[in-house]
Amino acid sequence: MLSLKKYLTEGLLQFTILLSLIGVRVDVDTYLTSQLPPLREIILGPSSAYTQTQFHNLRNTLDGYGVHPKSIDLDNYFTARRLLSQVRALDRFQVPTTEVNAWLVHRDPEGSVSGSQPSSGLTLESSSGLQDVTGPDNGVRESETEQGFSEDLEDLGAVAPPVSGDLTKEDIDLIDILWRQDIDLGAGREIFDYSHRQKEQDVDKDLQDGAEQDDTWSGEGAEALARNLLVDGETGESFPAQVPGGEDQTALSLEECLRLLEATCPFGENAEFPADISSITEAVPSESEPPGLQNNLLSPLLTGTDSPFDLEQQWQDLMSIMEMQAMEVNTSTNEILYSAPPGDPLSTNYSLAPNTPINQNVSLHQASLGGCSQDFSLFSPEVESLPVASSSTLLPLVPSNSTSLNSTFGSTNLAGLFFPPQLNGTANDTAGPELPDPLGGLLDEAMLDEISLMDLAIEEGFNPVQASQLEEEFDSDSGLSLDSSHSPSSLSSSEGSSSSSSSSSSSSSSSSSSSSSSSSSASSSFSEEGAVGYSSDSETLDLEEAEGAVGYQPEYSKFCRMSYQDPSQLSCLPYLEHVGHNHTYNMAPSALDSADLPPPSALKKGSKEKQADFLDKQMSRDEHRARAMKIPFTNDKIINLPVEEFNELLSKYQLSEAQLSLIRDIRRRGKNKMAAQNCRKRKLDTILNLERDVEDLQRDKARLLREKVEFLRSLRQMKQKVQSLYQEVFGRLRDENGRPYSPSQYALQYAGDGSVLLIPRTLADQQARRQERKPKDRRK
DNA sequence: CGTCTTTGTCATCTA
DNA sequence: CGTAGATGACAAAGA
Repeated sequence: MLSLKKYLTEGLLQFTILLSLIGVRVDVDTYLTSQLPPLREIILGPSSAYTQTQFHNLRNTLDGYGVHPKSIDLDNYFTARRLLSQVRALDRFQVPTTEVNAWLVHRDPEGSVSGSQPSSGLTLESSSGLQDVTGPDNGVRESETEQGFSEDLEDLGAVAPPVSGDLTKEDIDLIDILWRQDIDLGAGREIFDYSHRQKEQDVDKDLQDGAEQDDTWSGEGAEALARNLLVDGETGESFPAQVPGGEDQTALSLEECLRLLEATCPFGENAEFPADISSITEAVPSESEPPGLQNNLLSPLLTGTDSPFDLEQQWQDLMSIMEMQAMEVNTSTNEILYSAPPGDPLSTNYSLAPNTPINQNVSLHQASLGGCSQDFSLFSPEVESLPVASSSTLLPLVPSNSTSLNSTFGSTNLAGLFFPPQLNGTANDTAGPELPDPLGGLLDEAMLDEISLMDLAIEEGFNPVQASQLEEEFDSDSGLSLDSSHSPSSLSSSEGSSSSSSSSSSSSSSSSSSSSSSSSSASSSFSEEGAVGYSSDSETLDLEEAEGAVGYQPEYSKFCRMSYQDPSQLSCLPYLEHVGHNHTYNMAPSALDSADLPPPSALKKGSKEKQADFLDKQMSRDEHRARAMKIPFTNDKIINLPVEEFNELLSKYQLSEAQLSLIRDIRRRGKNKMAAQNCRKRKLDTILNLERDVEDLQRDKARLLREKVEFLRSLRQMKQKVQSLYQEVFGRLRDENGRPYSPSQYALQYAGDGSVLLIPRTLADQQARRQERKPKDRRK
């Protein structure tokens, strides 16, 4: 019963932390409005699109922001990060797919329409994402690949921006309709994209004004709003959220959250028991309370801010709310959380089941993070209570467990962890593998690899803290959160974040640039006069091309939706006018007026002259020169005609030498102009492709890292199992006098044919050393 | 007013 | 050799 309570309390503790953090996160809205930089940036990341690098690099940002190496806030910092990661993981935990899909619909238009608009993904909920979020990107990704949620999670943070290039006008209209519907339904536009929306509001103000937003956020009327699901900016997942200022809503959200958790948590088989709320409250402060850690645990963000809102107070409010809700918690949850009792390591503790117990989590830390042990105690409070469990399970035979454990810890010979020092005779952890073990070398190697992996990570911008956090997250969430918690950008350092940030700023092209289909037909209606020879690899670029023969102009994407909706509005856009101008390159002013003026609907009649002047100003220098020299044909012809026709044209007219020279110059310059545009497009394409490749590689790397950790974990478990079996067998062996063999004098050796031999230790040592040398020689 | 971005232009190289 | 295209470098214009 004691252990049960422990399990219950720690499980509840985690869950409560989750809830509190959800509450915190929602209330962050108020922090945002109060413009408190620290919290705002920690939770949402910098709001400016220009600071995206920091946003993607938020781990580093956190490093930079709150932590001084000697700061006493270090504990808070680590705890906060750990808890945030847990919350993220738990989010994923309880996401109902259908709701996700619903939100994906919302997000899809956002991502697509926003196109290349640099969007920092500053949804309110992206706070959970912290370091690896690009909002629209994820939304689009998820909508694109709804078939595999976990895959989506795995891809999270991969900054492959949405494609807008192949959207037809109908698509865009539809998207816009959906978008407006979202707004009507109460989904504020900020939900999808904070910064982008703010910008876009400047462009088309008719869509929505602030009052509408307020209505949106107050959650009036609609039943859908009663649930008030928020969507995670990172994953697009929705979760029940607390509406600021509404305690009823909060309670509802919590209840919802509980239900979701119960519905989705994988460990809900056993009989339920009525959760004693008082035990929760009592357990929270008391359980797993290594000195000095509890406060940090409870209020990870507190010390970092001077916020007028006391998070501690929020926590207490939350607790009181939980008390009011007679919630029921599954016993089995906690049992699983706490794994099997240490008494029987063989039966339960070695299973590779996904619901890995915390005990094992802890021991993996020990195994893999020996080099980072200083981070250790800071990082995972569970570890503090660990020696009890681990000493009983892992080192069942060791009389002096904790000290030897620690020493084992410090050394890189982590294999010692799995082989009780007792078997090493003198308990000397540098004595090498006294125990001949077929897995020993493998394990050592694996551990060495992992250590080197950590080194690698550090080299590449990982700091040990991140690395250990990676490990921790891998461990602590039964693998369910592995995918989503570690986007490539978060995994890999500054390079990753820089690339991802830049990719999102130029997001219109990167995701589709691999497709080699050139959609020149789509753009032909617009650009036929431009006759740009270069057909981009990227369909998205074709969209821009479709706006005119003028080269790549990122700003087009801003108006993309609008211009498609109403082509007449093209006239309002200076560049596009310029584009049109280009198409009738060298016409006489009167001709220009008739040919180039946009549809009358977009113009007031009185402004025609103005327009003419404007167009006149917009004429290129070559056009002016051509007019001055009275060149009898358009610059367009001069430039784009094939050589033969061009020569024919020249021969038709009696042209002076100066005129001819000018014409040739115009042709040369015109061609070069387009060449330059194409060149730049191509360059951009190349960069984007490279960027995407980098992201892919980072994603692969992250996946491989995850797999490696998983493999190491199972390997370690198998080793434990083997070791236990070894001890069991060895312990049952009796010599001819019926006495047990001394482990210091004899050892079991596994023969190649599967048989097990009892041999003297000296012999075993020799063989072990021989085996040890072999791999070393191989390495040399 | 300085800075950054975009675009046009020139020089040069290559096919 | 002339033409066209590609590209680096520079400058002007505009944000």
